[in-house]
Amino acid sequence: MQYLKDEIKSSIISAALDEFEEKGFNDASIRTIARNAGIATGNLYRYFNSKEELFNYIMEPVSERFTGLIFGDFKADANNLPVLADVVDKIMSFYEKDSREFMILLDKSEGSVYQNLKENLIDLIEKRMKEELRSKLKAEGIIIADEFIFHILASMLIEGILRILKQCKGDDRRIRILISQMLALNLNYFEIMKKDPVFSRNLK
Amino acid sequence: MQYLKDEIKSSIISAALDEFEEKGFNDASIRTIARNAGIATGNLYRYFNSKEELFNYIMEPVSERFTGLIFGDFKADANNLPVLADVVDKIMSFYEKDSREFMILLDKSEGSVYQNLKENLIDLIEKRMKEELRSKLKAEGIIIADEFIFHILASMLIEGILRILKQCKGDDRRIRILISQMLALNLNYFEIMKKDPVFSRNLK
Amino acid sequence: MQYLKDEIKSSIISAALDEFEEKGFNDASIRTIARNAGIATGNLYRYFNSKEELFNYIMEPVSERFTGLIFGDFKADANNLPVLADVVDKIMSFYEKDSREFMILLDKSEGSVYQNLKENLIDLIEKRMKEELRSKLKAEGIIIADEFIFHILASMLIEGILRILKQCKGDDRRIRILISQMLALNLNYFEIMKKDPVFSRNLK
Amino acid sequence: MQYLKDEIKSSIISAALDEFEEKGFNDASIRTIARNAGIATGNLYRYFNSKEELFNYIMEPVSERFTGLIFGDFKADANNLPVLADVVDKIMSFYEKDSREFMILLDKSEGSVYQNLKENLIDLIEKRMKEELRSKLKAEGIIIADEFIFHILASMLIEGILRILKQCKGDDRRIRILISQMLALNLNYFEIMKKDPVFSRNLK
DNA sequence: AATGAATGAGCATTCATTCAT
DNA sequence: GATGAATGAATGCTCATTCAT
Repeated sequence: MQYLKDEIKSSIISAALDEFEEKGFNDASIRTIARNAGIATGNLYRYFNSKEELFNYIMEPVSERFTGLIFGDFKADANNLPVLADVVDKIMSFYEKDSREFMILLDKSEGSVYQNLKENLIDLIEKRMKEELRSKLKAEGIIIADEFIFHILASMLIEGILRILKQCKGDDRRIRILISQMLALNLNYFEIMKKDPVFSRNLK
Repeated sequence: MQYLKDEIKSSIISAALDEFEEKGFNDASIRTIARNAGIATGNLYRYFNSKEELFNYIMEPVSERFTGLIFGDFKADANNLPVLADVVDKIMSFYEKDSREFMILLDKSEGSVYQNLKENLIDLIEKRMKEELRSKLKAEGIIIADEFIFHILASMLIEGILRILKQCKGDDRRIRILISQMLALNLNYFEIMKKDPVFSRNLK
Repeated sequence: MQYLKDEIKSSIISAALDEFEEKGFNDASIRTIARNAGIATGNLYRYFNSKEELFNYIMEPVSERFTGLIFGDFKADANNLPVLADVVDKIMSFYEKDSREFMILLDKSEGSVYQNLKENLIDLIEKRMKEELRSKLKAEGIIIADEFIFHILASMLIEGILRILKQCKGDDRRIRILISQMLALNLNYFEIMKKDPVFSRNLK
Repeated sequence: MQYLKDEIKSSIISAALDEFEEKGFNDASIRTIARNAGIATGNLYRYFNSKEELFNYIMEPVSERFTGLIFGDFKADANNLPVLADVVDKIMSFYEKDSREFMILLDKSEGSVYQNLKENLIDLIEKRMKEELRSKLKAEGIIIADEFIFHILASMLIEGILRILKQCKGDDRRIRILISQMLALNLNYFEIMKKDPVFSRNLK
């Protein structure tokens, strides 16, 4: 019986992933999940007590691992990578394993307990950026008038990464290329623009 | 009576803004809006004939002003600003009082007539970026392997601008400072990072 | 004040007649009646406590007069008209005075206390027909196997009359012509048909 | 399960028939139907996807059979029955088990797809009557001053037939007797009455 | 007296959850 | 264990009726 149970549980989770991915937590239909799992609606409730529990069951380990990885103490990390690059790298490596759950967690979890995860991640990156950049910027003689800029940069970074991950689902090579190009071009575009006096004036 | 009416209309709009902001157009509840506005469900319909009409009443002026500004004919513009900078500048000039509505329009309008506005805006910026950058990048000897990168950059730009507008509603000066810093720091951060061999290796 | 009141009452009644005539009791809208009467919705309730009361106020005198005329004791009638022809004649003369209320009463009163009036009228005519015809038919040697036939004939008569009245609203001459032709042709059509052997066989 | 399902489906249909018969399609309440069927409102929707679908499910077979029979090509009929008698005969052959549905179809279907069926039927019979009678009446020297009389006769015929079908559901013999008596008595009643001078004067 | 804004129960329909089998 | 029928509260919306002004 246990074998059968596990098989059904798997098919529920599989169908749930499809549904949550497509519709998000709020708009996902338990009926659709059960139907696509090949079981009766009521039977799903033998495995999970509610839509929320099902969602959390799927997302919790991923969320745990992710928050452990990302929000854990970076100081404990022996290697001396710049912390932000480290975060980006960790997101990318994390994505490789649990890409679907990861996207749902960050983009489709409205209404669930995870609905703030994306903002938390942005806040973390913001903090890392601050820690990391403050001294370097000072060394370069750049003054940051408004600390909120770190929040902006962090959210842009996440937005870019999520768009890339969404578009290139499963194609790790393309993901890495796009992320590195994103960073590089972000650089070059504005470097070019800087030379344009009208553009520069415009940003006075 | 008119005074009372206006007061209620305002409280409906205020409650609706909260609700649309929190749940999005589709998941917003008219009953909740009415309750939070302190009126009976039926009474809301004296002010707005449908959920859609309420949503559009709030969003339309913002949408009109915005699409007119952004999607209007850029060629007709006499000055010779780089087109993308122009778009950015126009978005920047678009913040004053409607930033909440603007955010809802771009992020919470699924199910309404505005549901594609954000992607359309990103597509427009993507197009402008391509037009503008292709020759300049060639001149710099930079090869774009994946055209999708322009889409990423465009969406990041929008994300950054939206966050700024959201945060700084009404503070023109702060918005201009943050946007210019955003562009500048995007530049500098990765310029600095480029010097880091581990970071560079990581982006191979 | 009383004068004003009467004027408003009249305009309510007039608007109500239009509305009941067009939509029937059930689907009539109090709002529409008030609007067309040129008063506020709430004010209508100073004159009539409910939709039902308004309907009844308009219909009661007509209904009273009609039932008095039609359902009263025919024996008390001095002249010796055949009773059924009398009923038809009375309906026609009644209609001349209160045609609109009459039609509403018989055709648009579903949901009100008058919803059975039409059936009652048919039952009455059925009864009159029975009383009147039994002896005459016996004298002619015609045997009625099924008493329900009188109900049929009565309902057909009413149906014909109502259709005529509905079509020829206000054109009394046309009404009289059509009713007499209806009776005459009913006669002739089947007289003609009777000569057709196939038709006769069909009615074996 | 299937047994239970059929039982409930029947009770829904039974309750729906009662409700549609009493209130008509438009004013019928799904809640009332569900309550009278002894089930929860939501459960009704497991059996029928909408009020319209429930109505059509009940009415469609009757409607199909009826319109096929009546509005089909009469020319294709090999036998040489007078066309009107043919229509009457066909309606007569149409009673068996569906008289309630048939009455709803013709009298209580406003708001549904069937709302014009009765008038269409009357129009058809009116047309047949005109075609058929024009020459015969001319031959008899009878002048029809108002063509609308055919419409009246057609609607009376339908009314009579419907009343008979309603009353005698399933009793083929009684239906045939009543219809032939209806036609015969319509004839004889006024033939008798014609001899009464007061009656004749009254129809001047 | 009169206004028309406000109420709240009603409508058809949906869906997470429970329950009889 | 499993089924899917059943529940009932929720949705957007309407309208007879009431109430503050």
